[in-house]
Amino acid sequence: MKDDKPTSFDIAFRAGVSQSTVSRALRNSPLVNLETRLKVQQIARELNYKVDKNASSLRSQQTKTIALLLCEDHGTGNSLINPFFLSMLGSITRATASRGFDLLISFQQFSEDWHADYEDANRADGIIFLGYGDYETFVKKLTYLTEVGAHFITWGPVLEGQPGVSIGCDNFNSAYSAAQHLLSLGRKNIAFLGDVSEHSPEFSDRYRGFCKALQEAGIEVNPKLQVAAETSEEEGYKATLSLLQRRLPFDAIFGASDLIAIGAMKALEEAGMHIPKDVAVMGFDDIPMASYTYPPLSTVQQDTLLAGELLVENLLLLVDGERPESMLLPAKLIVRGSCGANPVKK
Amino acid sequence: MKDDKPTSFDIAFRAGVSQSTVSRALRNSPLVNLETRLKVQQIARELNYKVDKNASSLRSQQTKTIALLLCEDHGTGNSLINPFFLSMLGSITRATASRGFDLLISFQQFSEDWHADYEDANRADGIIFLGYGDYETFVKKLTYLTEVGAHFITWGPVLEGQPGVSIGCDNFNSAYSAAQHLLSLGRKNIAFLGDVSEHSPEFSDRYRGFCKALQEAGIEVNPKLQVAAETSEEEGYKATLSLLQRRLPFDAIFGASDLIAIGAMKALEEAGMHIPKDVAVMGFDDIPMASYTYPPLSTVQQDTLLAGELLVENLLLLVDGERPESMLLPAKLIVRGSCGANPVKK
DNA sequence: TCCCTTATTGCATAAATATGCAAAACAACA
DNA sequence: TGTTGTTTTGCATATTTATGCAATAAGGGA
Repeated sequence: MKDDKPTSFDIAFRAGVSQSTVSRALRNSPLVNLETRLKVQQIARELNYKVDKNASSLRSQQTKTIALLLCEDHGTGNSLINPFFLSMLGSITRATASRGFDLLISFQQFSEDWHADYEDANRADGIIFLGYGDYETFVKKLTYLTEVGAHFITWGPVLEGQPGVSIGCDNFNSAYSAAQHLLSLGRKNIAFLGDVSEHSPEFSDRYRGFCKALQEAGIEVNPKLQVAAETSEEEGYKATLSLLQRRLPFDAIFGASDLIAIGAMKALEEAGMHIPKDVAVMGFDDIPMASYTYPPLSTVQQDTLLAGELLVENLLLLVDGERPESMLLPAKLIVRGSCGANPVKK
Repeated sequence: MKDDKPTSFDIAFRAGVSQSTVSRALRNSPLVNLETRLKVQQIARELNYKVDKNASSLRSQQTKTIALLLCEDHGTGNSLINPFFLSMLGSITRATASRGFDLLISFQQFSEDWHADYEDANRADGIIFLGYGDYETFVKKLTYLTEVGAHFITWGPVLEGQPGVSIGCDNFNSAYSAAQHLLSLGRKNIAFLGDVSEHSPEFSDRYRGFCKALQEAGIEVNPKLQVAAETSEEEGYKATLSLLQRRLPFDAIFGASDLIAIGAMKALEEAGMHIPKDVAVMGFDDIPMASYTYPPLSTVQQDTLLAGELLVENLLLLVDGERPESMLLPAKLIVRGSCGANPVKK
C-alpha cells in the first residue's frame, strides 16, 4: 500500500549529510549548523518521517514514558473503577502529555511485579501508583521497590517511615474541618463510616481529624458510632444498615469517602429518614456524581488537577536523580445540600 | 545501588548456551529442547531478567501495545471527561491486558497527527478511537488513516461509507424502544434534547429512532420540541431553559445522553417542575451517576464491557491483516424513577 | 559402519537510533 | 603561510533482541 517507513538514513541521503547529523538535527542540537538543521527537518517533514521510538529508547536507555498503575482496592475484578481515581487519571494524562511523555496504564492487581514488568523491561522511566489496597502489603511492596532502585511515586497516605515519595491529601485537617462544619450546624451525634484499622491509613487519618473536632467541641467520641466500610456504595449501604441496627441516636453521618456516603444516603432514604432534616450527610473526595445526588452531597474536595501535576512533576525529578519530598495537599470543604447548611429545594 | 540489568547474553553465559537459544527458550519455542528451555527460564527467573521491550519491539517490529485515543468532544481543554468513555476505558484496559498487550492512552485533541505519532513511531500496533468531536472532520481523518494503511478501530457512529472499522451502539433501535416506553406511560409531548445535525450522527440516529416511535404512535413530531445540545450537563441545562422559553407544553424529555438529561433535570427542578409527575426524563448511556440522581434516571444502557472486548479483539484482527466487519451493539432500556414507570419514594 | 532424517544449537546479522571521538572545514591571527 | 581555535560533520560503535541459515548431534535403518 505504501512504501516502507523512511529511516534516518533516508533523510540523510536526501539531505546529503550523514545519519548522525540527521539524528542531531532532528533533536535540534546546537552542534549542527542552523541551516543544515532546518534543511534536515524540512526533508523529514516532507517524507513524513518519525523517529522510531523503540530504536531511540533502546539506544538512549530512556523511554519518555510513564506507567500509571491503578490498584483497585481489594480487587473485585470487574467492579467499577473508583471515580475519584478517574479524575486523577484525567489530570495525570494531561500533565504527562504536556511534558512530552507517554502514559502507559494498567489496572492490574497489585500482586504482580510491576516494577519488573515496566521499569526492568524498559517500558517506562517511572511509575505512578494510584490506590493501594491493603496498606501493609503496600508498604512491603514499596520497600521492595526502593531496594531495587525503582523510580516511583504514590498517591495516598504519607506516613512517617513510609518508603519512597508520596503525595496525598491532608486527610487529618480536611476531615477535621468537615466535622467542625457538621458540629457548627448543631449536629451532636455524628457517625463515621469507614474502616479505621491500620489497613486504611487514609481513612484512619480522616477519623482522627473527625475525633479531634468532636473532642474540641466537648463531645465524647462514641466508638459505637463508627462502622467499618471500604470505598464502595454497597459497603456504605451495608454499614448504614448495621448502624441503624445498633439503635443509637445519630443526626449526621460522615462517610470516609463519597461512595460510602452515597451508599449511606440510599440506606437512609429506604429507612424513611430525611436528609438533611433527620440526618446530615458529609462525604469525602468530591467525585463527579456527588453534586447529582439528592440532596447534593456536601463533601471535601481534593484538588486532583494539582495532584496530577505534582505527581508527574515529582516523578520526573526522581527519574532525574533528584530526591523530592513527600507532601500533603490541602483540601476544600464543599457545602451542598446534604449537610443541612443550605436550604434543600424540593 | 544494584548491578546492571542482565541481558540475554548473561543468561546465555550462565546457562552455557548461545544467546539465540535463550531468546527462543524464553518465548517457549519448540525449537529448543524442553530441558534446556526450563533451565534457561529458571536462570532468567533467578537473575530477575526481563526481556527489553524496546529491543524486542525494534527487532520484531511489533510493539504489543495498543494506543487509546480519547477525543474530547469539541475539546474544552480542562473539562471533565465524559463518564461514559471512562467506563469504556475500564473495559478496554482489561481486554488489552488479558491479551498481553500494553495500553497507551492519550486525551489530546483530534487535530494532532496521531497515526504518525503512534504507529509510524512504532509505539503501538494499532489505535482505538473513542469519541470524535465533529463528524466531518472525523471522517476526513479516517479517510487519511485508511490511505496510509493505519490499523485502527473506532467507537461511535457506524455509517454507510465510513472508512475503517467501527463498533457502535444501535442508537436508532435503542432510542426507538426508549421512546416507545415513554409513550406507553402516556406521555404525548416529548421533547428531544441533543444536536441532530450531520455533525452528530449518533444523536441523529437516536432522534430518528425517537421520531419513528412517535410516528408509529400517531403523534406528529414537533420540531420545536427538539433543542440542540452537546454532551454535557451545562448544555442540557441551557437547552432546557431554552425549551421552557418556547412555552410549548411538554410532559417528557428525552436527553440524547445522560449528561444532557441530568442537566435538564436540574433546570426542571429549578423551574419548580416535578419529575416525573410533570415531566418524565429519559437519558442515554447509563453512566454511573445516572442511578444517583433524584429521581434515579431511566436510561439506555450500553454494554461497555462487551464493547471494550470487541474493540480490542477486532483491532487485533485488523493488525493481523484480517478485515473484520463494523457492527452495532444492542442496548438495554433501564427503567428507574425519572420516567414515571416506577413509584418514586420521597 | 554408513547414510539419511530429525532434533537442537549456534553464527551472523538486522532492526533504527544516539553519541564519543576524530576529522575536516573554516576563520582568525600572527 | 603556518598556527591555533572554533564550528560543523562523519565514522564507528553500542544498545538488545529475534531469526534465517548453517552446523552439529542424535537416532534409525540398511
